[in-house]
Amino acid sequence: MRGTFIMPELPEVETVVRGLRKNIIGKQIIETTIFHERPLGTMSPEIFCNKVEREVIERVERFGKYIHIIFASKRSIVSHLRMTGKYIYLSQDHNKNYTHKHIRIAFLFADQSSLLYKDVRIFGTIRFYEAGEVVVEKVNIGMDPFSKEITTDWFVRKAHTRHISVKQLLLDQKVIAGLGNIYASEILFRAGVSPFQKAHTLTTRQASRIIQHMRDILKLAIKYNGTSVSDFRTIDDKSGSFQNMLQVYQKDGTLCVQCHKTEICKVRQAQRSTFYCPVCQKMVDEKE
DNA sequence: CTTAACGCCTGAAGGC
DNA sequence: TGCCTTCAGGCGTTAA
Repeated sequence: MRGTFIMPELPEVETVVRGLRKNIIGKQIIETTIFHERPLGTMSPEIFCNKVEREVIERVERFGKYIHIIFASKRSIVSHLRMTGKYIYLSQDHNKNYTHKHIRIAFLFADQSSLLYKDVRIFGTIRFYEAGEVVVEKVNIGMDPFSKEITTDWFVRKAHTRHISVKQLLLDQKVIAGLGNIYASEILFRAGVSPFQKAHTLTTRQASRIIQHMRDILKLAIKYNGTSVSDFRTIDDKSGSFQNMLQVYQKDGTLCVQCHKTEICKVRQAQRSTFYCPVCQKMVDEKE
């Protein structure tokens, strides 16, 4: 099996957001160092630094897998970790002699603490928004998994308009925002739904189980990560131990924990890995 | 409007 | 030992 790595999905992003709230609310940025400008997109490093320096952090929010850092001036930063982005909080600045690898951006606060943005693959983004400016990442963003507006009927109606697999539906951030490849596989396994079933054939019972398991898994994962990362300063590559709860992701070749009769399969589905049990996960609802 | 494919990017791991 | 290839995948872009 390939070595484990943590991919930030909703529970991990939520954990990061909570850690940021604990550590950087009320702090003023006095200096910003750009080691790599790609996360900034089209904004030049000089302009970015000029805009965020002297800003005071008022609150930190999550929408989908995005982190939204809002300043007292109502200007803000929207950040996405993609695959390998991480935030590291340092309670002291070490004279800005940052020893972590792959640091792309460093924020120094007035109290001499620092926030580092690390990203091996540099897929992640940090975008600046003026007060009142339309946040493009929020346009067309899907429902939060815990939103009361997500009902079984709503999900079935939404699914029935789509000619894609239910796995791909769960990954579509315009429908439900926050699920990634790991949790999509895990949710479908626990719901007993085949990842290959077409969204427009989803039954009410299947939709109900998917929504219920989605919320249960995400809630548990948030709780789990929250306890393992009680102090944000300890966030590093080893933090987050939700992989211990995984039942199918990267479990190909091992016996299914539910039926104990067959091995978990791995297939390539829409350029991504999908893990599933061919016995427990059915194309149509045959259980009830 | 929809769906599908590609590129971005680096390091770990496997093959020979 | 060391070089080469494959794989990991979220999402913006482009094409159909």
